[in-house]
Amino acid sequence: MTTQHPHRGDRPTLEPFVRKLEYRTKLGKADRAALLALPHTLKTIEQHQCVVREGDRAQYSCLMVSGFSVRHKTVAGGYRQIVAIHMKGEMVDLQNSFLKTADHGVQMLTVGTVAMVHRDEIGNLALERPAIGRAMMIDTLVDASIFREWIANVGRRDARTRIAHVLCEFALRLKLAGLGRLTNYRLPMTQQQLGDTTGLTSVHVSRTLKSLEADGLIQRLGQRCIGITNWKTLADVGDFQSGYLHLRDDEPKLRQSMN
Amino acid sequence: MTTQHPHRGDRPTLEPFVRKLEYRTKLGKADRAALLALPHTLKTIEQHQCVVREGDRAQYSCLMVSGFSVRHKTVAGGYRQIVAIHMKGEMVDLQNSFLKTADHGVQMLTVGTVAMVHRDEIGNLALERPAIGRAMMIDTLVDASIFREWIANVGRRDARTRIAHVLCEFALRLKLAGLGRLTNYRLPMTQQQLGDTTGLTSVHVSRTLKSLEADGLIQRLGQRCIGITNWKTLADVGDFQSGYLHLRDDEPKLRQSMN
DNA sequence: CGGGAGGTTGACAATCGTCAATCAGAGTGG
DNA sequence: CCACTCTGATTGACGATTGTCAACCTCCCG
Repeated sequence: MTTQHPHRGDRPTLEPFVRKLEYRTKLGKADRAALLALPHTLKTIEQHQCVVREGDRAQYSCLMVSGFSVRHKTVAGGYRQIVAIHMKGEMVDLQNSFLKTADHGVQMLTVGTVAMVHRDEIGNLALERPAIGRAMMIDTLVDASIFREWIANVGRRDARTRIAHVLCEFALRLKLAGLGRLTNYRLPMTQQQLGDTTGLTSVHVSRTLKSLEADGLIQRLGQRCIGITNWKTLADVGDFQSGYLHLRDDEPKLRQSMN
Repeated sequence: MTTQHPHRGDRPTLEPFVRKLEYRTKLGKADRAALLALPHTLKTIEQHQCVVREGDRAQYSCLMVSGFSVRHKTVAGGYRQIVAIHMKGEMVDLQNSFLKTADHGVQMLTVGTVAMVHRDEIGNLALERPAIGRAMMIDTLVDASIFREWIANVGRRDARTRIAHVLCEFALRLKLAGLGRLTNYRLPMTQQQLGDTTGLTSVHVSRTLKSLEADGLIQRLGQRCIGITNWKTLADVGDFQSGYLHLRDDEPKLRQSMN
C-alpha cells in the first residue's frame, strides 16, 4: 500500500468526484474550490485488499480516484454479500463521516487509488456549505435508491433477470463515469463476485451467463469484457428501467442509446 | 383521507420525529423549535392506501405520526418487494425533498396519520441549520445501512434465517419507538407482506413461522401479535447483530435484554 | 513449462414456489 | 345472536430453480 501526500498538480485528484456531484447539482466556484482543496491522502491499494473492515471505527471517508471497489457484508456461515460496487469519482464511505462504526467492509476489486479524507473535514464541509451539503445528500439518496433496487433484485427476480439487471446497471454507470460504452465494457469481477452481488453461486452465474450468451443477448470477450449485443432486449430481460439511478433527464446520447 | 390543518396544541405532532433525530444527534433549542414549527398538513390515511406512487413527482415528504407504512417496488410479473417498513417518528420520504421522481411507492400497512411537509421546507431547513442537516444526514445513512442489511438478508440467508432476522429487527425498532417490548409485540403485517419483505411466498412464510414456533423460538398470539420466547436463540438463528441499526452505545436496558 | 486462479460441466440434492383445497376468525347485516 | 362473507392462514402434493460436490478445463503469468 503506497501512501502519497496531497496532490498539487494541474489536474486535481478529486476532480472526478466533483464532476460526479455536479452531475446532479449546481455548485458555485467557491464550493468547487473547497471540495478540490479537501485535505486528503492518496493511497494505492492492491487488488483484494481491504480498505475498511466491518466493525472498524474508521476515521476516514474514501473517494475512488481510480480502480473499482465493493462494499460487502458477511453473514453466518461465512457467505458474503456484495451490497455496492464503486468506481472512479464515487464516495465509498461518506457514512464514516457521520456514523461511528462501519457496518460493512470495503475491498478493492482491482488495484486502484483512493483519496482518504478525514471524517471531520468532509462532514464539516457538508454542513458549512449548503450547496455541498445538498450535493452530498443527493449523492447519498441516490446510493440508497440503488440499494433499494438491489433488494428487489435479489428478493424478487430469478437468476437470469438478476444478472441481466446488474449487467445493464454497470453498463450505464460505467458509461457515465467515462469508463466504457453501453455495448462493450470491462467488468472487473469474477463470477464468484458476480454471484456475491446477485445472491447466487458462481456455478449458477456461469450457467446463466452462458445462457444469456446462447440467446444472443451478450457476448463474452475474454478478460472479463462484456459485450451487450442487444441493449433493449437485455434491459427487457433484466427488468431494467434506469429511473432508480436518478439520471438527469437531459442526457440525449444516453436516452438515444436506450431506446 | 382526512386532511387537517397544522397542529397548534401543547403536544406537537412532530415531537416523535424530533425525538428520533435527537436519539443520535444533539440539537439546540432553536433547532428543535424550527423542526417542530415545520409547516405541515396532517392526513389520516386508511389501510392499504398509497401515500406515494412509484414514478410520482411528489411535492411532499412525509413523516409518520401514527400507524405503519411500507416502501415497496414492483418488478416484472407484478411481484412486489417491500424495501422498508416505517413507524411513528420516522421520515418516510426525505428523498422527495432532494430527488425528482419517486423510485418506489409508499403504502399504509395500517390506518395512520402522516405529516406532509413541502419538499422545499424540509430541504431548506436541512441546509440552513447545520445541526439539522447533520441529523438528517445521519438518519438517511442509518436508513441506508438497513437497506444494506436487507440486501444481505434476502441475498444470502435461507428462509428461516431471514424471517428470524426481520422479527428481531422489528422487535428492537418497535421497542425504540416505544411501541412494544422485545418479548411481545404487535406486528401489523400479513404473511403475504412478510413474504414481500423477505423475498418469499406467503406459503413458505407460513411454514417457516410454524417451524420457528415448533422449535420454541416464537409464539403466535392471534391478531398478528408475536411473542419472542427466547431472544438470544432467535437472534442467533436469525444471524442478527444490531450493529447495523447504529444504536447508541449507552442504552443499558436494551443491552441488558440483548444478552 | 508449470502453477494457480477462475471457469465449465454433469449428476444429484435441497430449498422454495405453485396450485388448490380447506380452515380459522373477524366484521356485517338481518 | 347467528348465518354469511371475506380475508388471511394452513396443508399437502408436486415441480422448478438453484445449490452442492467434484472433476476437469482454460488461460494467464511468471
